[in-house]
Amino acid sequence: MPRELMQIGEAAERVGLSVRTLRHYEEVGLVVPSARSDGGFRLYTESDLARLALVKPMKPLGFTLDEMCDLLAVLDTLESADSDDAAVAEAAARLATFRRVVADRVRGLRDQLAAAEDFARSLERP
Amino acid sequence: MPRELMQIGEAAERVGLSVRTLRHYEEVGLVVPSARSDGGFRLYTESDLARLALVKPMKPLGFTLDEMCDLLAVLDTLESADSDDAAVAEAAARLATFRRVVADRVRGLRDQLAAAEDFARSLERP
DNA sequence: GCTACCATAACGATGCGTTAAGGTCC
DNA sequence: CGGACCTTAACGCATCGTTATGGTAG
Repeated sequence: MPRELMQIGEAAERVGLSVRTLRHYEEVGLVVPSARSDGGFRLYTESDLARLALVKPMKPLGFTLDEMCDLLAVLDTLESADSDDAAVAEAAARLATFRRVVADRVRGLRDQLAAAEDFARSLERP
Repeated sequence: MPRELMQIGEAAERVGLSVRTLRHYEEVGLVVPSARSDGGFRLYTESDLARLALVKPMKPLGFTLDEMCDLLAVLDTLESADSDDAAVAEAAARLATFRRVVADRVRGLRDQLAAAEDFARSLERP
């Protein structure tokens, strides 16, 4: 097995997601491992790990797995050389929308953190 | 209707939770409105609102509704004058555990925020 | 053949959103 | 009596956790 190929357990540990989560991500088509062993074991590449790491921070921001799929597709379209101009234009527009939504959610997360810190303090002096 | 009693819509708006959420919280016994109108409308008091506001920041910290129930029970035991010593001691111990868990989760939330901010920045220059 | 790891399949839990069909308030 | 607000009941759903049962890797 080439060094850049790893089984699901190592992949899960490296990205900080559960094995079950990786399997679920494959089920829904979010990140499908690039290969399988002869015996049927999932084999992840570094590139697969990068995709997993990319979408990982989206969960705390409240994005659905479908939206993560969408973002990966948009980025793929923008990075691929053989995308026609119309597709690129639409992808760019969708990315811009994503950026706005992300900025909003990050603000929301900041508010949640502030509220959580207040809550923690309030537990110190009941 | 006394001014301190409000229907579910106003209560939901004031605490920043959905009407459905308040109904669900009653179903599971987390926060049960103190009264009902003759026609069956839920009537929330300021004290009910305080309980809702108290547990609200626990959701972003990943606590379950059951755990929120537990915390409210613990705080009630500590504040009630007619709790026997054994109950108070146990409640104090459970509160201490809660504090540790909360502190851990707050750290986790900070990490998530940092990751989310990195993610937002990475979206600016693909 | 031992052991750790992996496979699929399927049921369960959590926390509400979302109708649907109909009373209540003023 | 109209319109906003409320009721219960029930189904739906996203995201995995959790067995159960058995194959694979080395």
